[in-house]
Amino acid sequence: VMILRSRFLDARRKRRNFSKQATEVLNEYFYSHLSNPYPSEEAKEELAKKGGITVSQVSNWFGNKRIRYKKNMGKFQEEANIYAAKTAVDATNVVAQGNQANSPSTP
Amino acid sequence: TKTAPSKANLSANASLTKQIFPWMKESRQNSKQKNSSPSTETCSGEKSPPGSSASKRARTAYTSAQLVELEKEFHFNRYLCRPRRVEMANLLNLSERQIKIWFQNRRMKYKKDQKSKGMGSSSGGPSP
DNA sequence: TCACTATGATTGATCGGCAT
DNA sequence: CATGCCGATCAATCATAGTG
Repeated sequence: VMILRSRFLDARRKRRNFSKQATEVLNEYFYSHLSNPYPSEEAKEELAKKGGITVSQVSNWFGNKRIRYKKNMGKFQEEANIYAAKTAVDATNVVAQGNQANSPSTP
Repeated sequence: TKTAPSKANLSANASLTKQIFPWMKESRQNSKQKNSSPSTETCSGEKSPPGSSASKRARTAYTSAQLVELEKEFHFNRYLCRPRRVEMANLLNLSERQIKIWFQNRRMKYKKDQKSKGMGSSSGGPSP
């Protein structure tokens, strides 16, 4: 136990919270894609650019957000409603969109 | 707070609780899992990807001693050959599977580090 | 000043896909 | 058909920043 505390010199020490701008951009994407909050590599790059953070940070943010959201959805209700109103994309059926105009059943 | 299990019962959507999309569900270890059964297994004993029964995937914290050895070996070789892996496993009291996974994760980390170092102009960012 | 919570990062381990 | 590697994630945990 004490033998493992060699982590006192880890890199995760000095951490800075993200700017309001970054958090805004990330939450906007998250809640507007709540049905599938898994941004593609390209989307991550764009979010990183808009928020002024790195792609890795975007990945970390989504990873943490997803887990923490599902761990305690109730805690994010308020936040969800705030951002849900801002955007509308939310394609609960992005996949269904394709067949809707064509063959309903999946060949 | 209060270690309330609260497995989240959608309890209808009183206000506007969107929905419970599949990604929000108990994820992982759900779809399928391969299991060893045959005899001659390549890896040492450890061959039962969790999921159903025993040996839950606990985040075994490696000791600094183990990490030092692994790190040392990594600098020598970024990839391990079978024989060497077996040695490391016995030496560190870890399964071959764990050694294999550690190297895999280490390579990913290495790649990530190289990337961040590749950019950053002279006076890099995090310099107080 | 202190307990507790929010949050970014790290990392052991899993999943699906692909190559050998 | 089995095994290893990659890329993306998960999930638990660490350490610090915020808040009351």
